[in-house]
Amino acid sequence: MDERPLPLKIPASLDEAKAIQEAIARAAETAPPVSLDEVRCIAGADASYSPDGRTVHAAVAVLGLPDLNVLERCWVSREVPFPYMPGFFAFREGPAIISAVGALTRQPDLLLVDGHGRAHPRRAGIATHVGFLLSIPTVGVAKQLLAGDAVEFGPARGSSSPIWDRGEIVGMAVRTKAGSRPVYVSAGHAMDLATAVAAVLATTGTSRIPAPVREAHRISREVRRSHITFSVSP
DNA sequence: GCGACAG
DNA sequence: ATCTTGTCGC
Repeated sequence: MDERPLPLKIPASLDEAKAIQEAIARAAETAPPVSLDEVRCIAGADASYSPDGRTVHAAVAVLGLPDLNVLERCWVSREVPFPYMPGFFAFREGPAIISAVGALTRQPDLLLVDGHGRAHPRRAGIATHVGFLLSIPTVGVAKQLLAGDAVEFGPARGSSSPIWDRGEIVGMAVRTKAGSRPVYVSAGHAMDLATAVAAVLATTGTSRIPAPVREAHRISREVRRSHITFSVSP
């Protein structure tokens, strides 16, 4: 039973990085999408950085549906392997997130990643990379657009507007909280846009950010604050 | 060439 | 993302 995730190779050049992304984008769209009624738990992943910018702290929280109770938390810190460059975010914090998810006792049915999935210049954001390498259905949930545009839409929670990029719909701007700025949702790996949006709305209570991502964000900041290097907790 | 640019 | 004070709003 080999459950170890494939490693995400850190590219030596931007051309190599683009080639990796193009291959992952093809694979992610080939994988059959999950159905939400086979999803019992949803995890969220996020990362924070040390003040000197040399260490990344990745965290993951697994929540049960439909009550959003925390089932498991996991985190891992490591040296930052890649500089921040828009479009190549996956190589910066993807490896740490993959390690954190891989160290969970039980793999989640679906993973929400802070960042984009298909709504990316090469249709392969961090959610796509992480999902493909872990073989877990993923959704990208971003606070800002990287590629494409969405027209303005209604202020009610649950309303949405497609993200268009170069003639195709690559994601959805979703109002998760009435009157607040939308979050930008896109399919990662083995995912469908409608399912992605449904998963985000199902895990969003009163906050703009889905509870699993919010909890992962909280953990990663706590880890940075307390200098914990590695741990798992139920 | 110019502007835009997840976290 | 991170460094930072006060401040506006629900």
